[in-house]
Amino acid sequence: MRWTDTSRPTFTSPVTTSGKSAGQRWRADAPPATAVTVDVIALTVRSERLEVLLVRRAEEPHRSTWSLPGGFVRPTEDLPDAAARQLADKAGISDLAAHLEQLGTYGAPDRDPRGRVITVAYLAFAPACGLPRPAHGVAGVSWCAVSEFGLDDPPASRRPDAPRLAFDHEAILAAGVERARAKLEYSALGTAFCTEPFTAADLRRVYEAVWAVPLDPRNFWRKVSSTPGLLVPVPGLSVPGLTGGRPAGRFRRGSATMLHPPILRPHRPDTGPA
Amino acid sequence: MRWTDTSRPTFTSPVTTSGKSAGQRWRADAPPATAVTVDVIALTVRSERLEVLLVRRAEEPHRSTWSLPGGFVRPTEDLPDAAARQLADKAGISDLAAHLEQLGTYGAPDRDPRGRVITVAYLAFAPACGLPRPAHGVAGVSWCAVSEFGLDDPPASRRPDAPRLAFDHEAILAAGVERARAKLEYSALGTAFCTEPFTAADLRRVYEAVWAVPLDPRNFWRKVSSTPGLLVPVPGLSVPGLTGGRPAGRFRRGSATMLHPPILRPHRPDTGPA
DNA sequence: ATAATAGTGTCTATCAGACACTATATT
DNA sequence: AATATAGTGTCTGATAGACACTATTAT
Repeated sequence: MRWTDTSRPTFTSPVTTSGKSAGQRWRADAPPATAVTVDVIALTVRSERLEVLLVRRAEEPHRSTWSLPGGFVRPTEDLPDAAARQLADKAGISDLAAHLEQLGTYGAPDRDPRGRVITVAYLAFAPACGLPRPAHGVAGVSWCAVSEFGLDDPPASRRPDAPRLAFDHEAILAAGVERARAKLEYSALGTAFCTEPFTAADLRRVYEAVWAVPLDPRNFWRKVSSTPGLLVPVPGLSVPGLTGGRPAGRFRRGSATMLHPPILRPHRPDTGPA
Repeated sequence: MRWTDTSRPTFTSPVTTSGKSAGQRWRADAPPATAVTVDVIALTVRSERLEVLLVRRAEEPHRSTWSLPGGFVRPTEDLPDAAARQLADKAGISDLAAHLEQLGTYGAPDRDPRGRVITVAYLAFAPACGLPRPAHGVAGVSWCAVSEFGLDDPPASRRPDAPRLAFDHEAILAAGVERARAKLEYSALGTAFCTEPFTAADLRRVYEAVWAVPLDPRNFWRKVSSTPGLLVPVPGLSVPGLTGGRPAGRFRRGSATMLHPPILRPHRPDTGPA
């Protein structure tokens, strides 16, 4: 949360924004000014686990607690640009094929003890990449398995030793994971987690990691291979792993963005009373 | 956009927020302050049309242009509370069974000529109600048919005389309408547009108005009546309209929030090249 | 009677899920 | 040979959409 960029350290407000003509200025009933930040939930799938990019805070409050990377929006910077900048600054993820979308905005008056902070959360899907470079202003940066936080468990049955995130970042992370799970159903964004070229099994492992459920490889293959525009064959075959097996066909992302029909999560049959 | 509430006219910032102990204050690299507003896309279905609540601006910029109701977030006010307050202030919609959810946040640096404004857009679903009372600070308030704005048409084929909305409110409205359309598929929120008790045909007309497509009354009846927890029968029958017809059963909203299985929009078969 | 609306039953095409079976790699 | 992974074919149950048919009202 510490603002590591010092290019605009001075306090600015809409009231004092310069160069506006009469009739395009705020009236005497000027707006209350608020700090606006972006936080990024950067998700990836590595070694068949869903992982999130976290930074360890170097400052109070919540010093040395893990938190989502984020920071202040610059006065002339668009929100998606601010989110992309956080990704680049904190983890060196820059011009990858990373998908970035707005998740939601968090503005409870007491969510930051230092004062009113409105945070626009962005969700990023990235293929597995090397460890992020350490960034200035944070005590550490790491990809962490989302399952560590027990987001799927009811609060009562949470392990008491589960790691905690700073501020309301656990709620933000939970919303991001749920959004990611839903997006895989009806969009082609699962492929955003894969490094090209990839196999159908690579994509299936993405779905299995994000949804945390096993999928039937044969039915999954039939679905993704029959969805027009999802997968584009690439010449050549994959090399089998250590345990053998027939080499798989290789693909790159197609032009499809939405899936018709969707690839639906298996859902609990019916949560009715006994 | 004019701030009609004068209870906090003074300029405040996170830096000067009082009563914080050392270690819980902003550092020297203080955050840039920004104006934060909420805008509300309040949708309803009246006379089989999807309508949105709009206010006519009384001030520059965009004086006398229609816009979404909105205003500044108070320093100690949560975002959903601010959205509900806008609904109450501008249209007298207060303790109705209105559904309210966050839609997205709009923060392009040039979206307001007066300076940087971050707007959190909220989406509200309300049953048809009387005309909104006139509010202070606006030149008028009205329910307007969403179809007037030609949001579904490609920009090239838009009627040149179509009404325009202030700022980027057309894009926000389009996003709200699309969200509403998607929500009807997999959630029970279509009933939020109905005044209880309602008939299956009432609910069907909601779907037809929001999706702007005709639906088969018989298949629709089978779906909604077989979805557990969606409709709770209420004793008595509806009175047929002027054209006769068998009286319909009456219902109130059930406990279901999500629909399993969903009620899917009919979709264009395949947008392939000729 | 005719038209209009409510509600039921049935048929068909499609799809999800289960799984037998073949193909090609590893050890 | 045994095992593992890739890919194909087939069956079953659930569902969407089309639509014939009955029920109850208004004119």
